[in-house]
Amino acid sequence: MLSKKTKYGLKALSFLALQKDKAPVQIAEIAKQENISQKFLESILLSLRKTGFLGSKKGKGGGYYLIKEPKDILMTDVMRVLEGPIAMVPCVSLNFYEKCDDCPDEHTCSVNKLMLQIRDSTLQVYRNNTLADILV
Amino acid sequence: MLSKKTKYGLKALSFLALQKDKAPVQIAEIAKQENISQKFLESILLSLRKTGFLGSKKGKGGGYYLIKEPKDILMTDVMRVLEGPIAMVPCVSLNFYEKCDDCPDEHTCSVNKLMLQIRDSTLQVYRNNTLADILV
DNA sequence: TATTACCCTATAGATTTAATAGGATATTCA
DNA sequence: TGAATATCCTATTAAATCTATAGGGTAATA
Repeated sequence: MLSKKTKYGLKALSFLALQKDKAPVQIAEIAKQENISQKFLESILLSLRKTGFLGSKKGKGGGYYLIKEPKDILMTDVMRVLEGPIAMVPCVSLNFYEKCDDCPDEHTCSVNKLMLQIRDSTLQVYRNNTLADILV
Repeated sequence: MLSKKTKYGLKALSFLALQKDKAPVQIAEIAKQENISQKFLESILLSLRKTGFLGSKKGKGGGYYLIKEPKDILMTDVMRVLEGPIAMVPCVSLNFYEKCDDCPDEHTCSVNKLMLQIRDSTLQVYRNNTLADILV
């Protein structure tokens, strides 16, 4: 299940990508348009800023804006920041590898064998999509 | 993240598929070999029996056994029973479709657009794998 | 200098997951 | 027949995670 954090984050990024100019958009505006709890969205946008996807401006006329072009924002990167590891089990994770504590040998593990394929096919989709590609 | 329920369920199915004969295997035996909490495994095997994957036998010499051949057990079916919907959002689910309450129109939703691709690529993997395919 | 809007931490509430408890029921075999 | 075995089933608890809210701090603008 996709977390609300990721869902809201993706919607906010898309909303910003669809702005005509690159003027900052206020949190309240995004929250209202996308039906998102404003305070929750605030923390999500904050983390997207800290990870280099968004820029922000304080005071009157302030808000959030995209730092890069939508076509240069990879879903692989966005998903890792919002949702965490792409792999469904740590033992097949590229960026967050960890040995399963209950599994003596992952090379003779059927869960590993299946989830390796899921990881690859999922990665392929994320690598093939930028923010520009998912705009509607 | 894959739930422990699914992980344990897959391991148990694989364990049973690797048995030489089709004699029932006790819960305790599977739990010990696969490092799984016995009581937790008990409830998982129960649900796999109720959904037609396993047969069981009570009393001395009893236990669980596969009803079908491993090559006839599709991962699509197993995953739906153990993990639930394959789609990451209800609005792209084939078997558990539901409209998102915060989304006015899923045809103009970037989350929908991305998750539709993830669903398809995930389904493709599960449809391409039977229990026999993930044995090691 | 008042207003605006983001910044930041902490915490509460809700939900889901994982595990445990305890006894009921059915089967086997001596 | 009866003791031992092993699944069956419901309820409950414990732990973890996710979602949302609260409340004040800080910087920029006009």
